[in-house]
Amino acid sequence: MFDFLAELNPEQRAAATFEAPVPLRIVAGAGTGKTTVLASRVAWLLASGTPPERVLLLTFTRRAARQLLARTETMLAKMPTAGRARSPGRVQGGTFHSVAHRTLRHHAPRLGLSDGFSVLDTSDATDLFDLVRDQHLGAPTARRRLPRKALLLDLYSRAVNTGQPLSDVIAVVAPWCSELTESIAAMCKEYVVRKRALGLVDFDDLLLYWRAAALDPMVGPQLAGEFDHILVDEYQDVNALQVDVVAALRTSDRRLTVVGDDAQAIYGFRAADPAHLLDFELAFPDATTITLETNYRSSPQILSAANAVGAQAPAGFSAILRAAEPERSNGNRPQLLRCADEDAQSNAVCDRVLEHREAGLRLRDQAVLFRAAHHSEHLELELSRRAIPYVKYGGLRYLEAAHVKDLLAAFRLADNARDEVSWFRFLQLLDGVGPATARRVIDALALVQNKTEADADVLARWPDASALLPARVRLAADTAVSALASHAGETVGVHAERLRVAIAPLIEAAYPDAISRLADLDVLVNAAASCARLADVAADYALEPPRSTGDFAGPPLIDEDWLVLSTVHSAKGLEWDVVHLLHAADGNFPSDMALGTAPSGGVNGLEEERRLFYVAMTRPRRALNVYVPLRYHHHPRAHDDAHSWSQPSRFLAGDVTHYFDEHWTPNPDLVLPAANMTAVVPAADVVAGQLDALWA
DNA sequence: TAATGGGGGTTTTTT
DNA sequence: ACCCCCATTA
Repeated sequence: MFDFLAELNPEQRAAATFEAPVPLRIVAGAGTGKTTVLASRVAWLLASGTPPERVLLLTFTRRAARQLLARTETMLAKMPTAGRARSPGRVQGGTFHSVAHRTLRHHAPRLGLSDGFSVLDTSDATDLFDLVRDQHLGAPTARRRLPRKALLLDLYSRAVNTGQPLSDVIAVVAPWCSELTESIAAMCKEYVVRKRALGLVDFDDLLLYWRAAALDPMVGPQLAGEFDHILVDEYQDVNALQVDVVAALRTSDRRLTVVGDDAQAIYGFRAADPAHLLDFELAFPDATTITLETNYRSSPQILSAANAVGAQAPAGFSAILRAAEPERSNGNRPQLLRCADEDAQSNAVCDRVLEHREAGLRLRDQAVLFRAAHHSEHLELELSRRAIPYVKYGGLRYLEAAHVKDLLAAFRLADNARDEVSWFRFLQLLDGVGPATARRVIDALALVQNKTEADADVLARWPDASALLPARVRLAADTAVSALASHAGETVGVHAERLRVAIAPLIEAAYPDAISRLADLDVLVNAAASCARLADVAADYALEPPRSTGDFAGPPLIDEDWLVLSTVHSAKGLEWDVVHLLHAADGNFPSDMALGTAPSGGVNGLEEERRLFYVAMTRPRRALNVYVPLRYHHHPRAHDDAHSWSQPSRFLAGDVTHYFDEHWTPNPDLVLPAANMTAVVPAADVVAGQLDALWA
């Protein structure tokens, strides 16, 4: 018996040491030790002699993979090495997308992909849609405004991921665009053609190509044969495409482990479907199931409240959990804090956070969670005012890193001279070059003149293209472009440094605050040193972008303390001692956006919001504070004052309220809108006096 | 042709 | 507040 198994309960141990060569499904509710079991299982596999590199671990984020493997290492470190395979390899781990990327790099030519293909992140893909869109603006059909570029990509991606016809997707997601369906379809078609011709691969393509490879009679068995064991975490959030890949890789060897909790399925908008977990036997009839339902994380008071929310789901809720230690009642009841408005909410959160810190809890043991990234903006101002350090996860932040994307564009061009998106970005870095000039230069390069021609042939046309640039930037552009070609025998790191030197002057000229940006470029050059090719640096960045400003260069000081702010989506799988949940008001949570026009329809949209709420409630170990501002602004970013008097989230209605202690904060007298309106204040006189004083 | 400013429209979650 | 479109300016 191995040490690390001794701490598991019987079900957990059975899951960790499951031996039959058939698929295993572990249905594991929130806080039931899912991560421990998965890490134990990997440790057990390795301890029993499976070579590490023959284990594939698919997780939802790369961070999850790292955490899991770190725990596996800790478990194994305490053990004698007898029985372990003497292998220098490492467990293969990562997200579906990152493993797909590695696979495609390895087999690119066999899959009909160009060798140095570029991976587009969301902003690159929207840029490409922008290029396509520009062409359509002149078209006769476009009397009306075309949808914005981000919406075009969204429509495209949903159609690809769900397999639904574009017209259906438009009808559900963006009904106001229905009249433009034909134009949109034409643009999607053009987008696909462009990607192929230019050697570009977007997130969806990574999965599509991987599936095609896994199903291919020649390549597929080879890919499948690389692994003895495949383990998939968060299986409730996989989509049909991902299931196809897993199934294709396990046609002969059946050793597959999937772990998930359908009560925590929150990625329906990405075409994920918990049915893949629930109906696992349909795809894998020989499967065995082990269920974990004892919650070791949360206090019984918190757990009961979360269960009560789940119990209100009309179709039932599979993860009604029992507390591990019901006799331990030292936990506090969840708190429901009603606030006058966002100001009051931000103040209340700060006060409570500091209270907990006074009581000896680090900031890092607390988290503030919210439905939408912008929900924390007001709080962030207050945190800054009070000098409370924080790191925010979730939301899109790529715009902050324009200079990073500039150098990455150069890296991508070095591997793929036909990358039109990167050319467009690079050329506009030059002073006096806008969309029109960039367009002409790119036309002169004739990127897709002949699909089989080499990068060198494209670059051979550069002198002609360069002539179209304003004279004063021509030299700088020539220098940068000449740095694209790699020198014989040069390492990737050296090439990266050469590109940095060539691009840095352009970035310095383009951004007013360039000095602080240049350090970020060194981070990229360092990353390049450990990559097989420059395009990989850009792909890594696309597949795992920095999650916060502090994340890029790493936390400034190791032992500094900070509060975590996160969307509920980004908080999946994590836990803290104390959780503050913001904006638990109907309209914000559940989000109005999710109810009417969700991809999977109104009812499903509501149920997904309910599961999201449940995910948030099951993050804390010891204390849960839920905040309900009475008044909130409709347009958080607009200058107008449009607001609503809000109701608490419908998930907090009925029976659920019995599980909460309810407070007004800070003071109920200040809250009621009409209460103070009767007092007459001589405001006109006061203002007049103040103004007069100015001219005195 | 690039840069700039006004006006109108939209507004979630992420690999 | 951001994006998009159009008109004006240098």
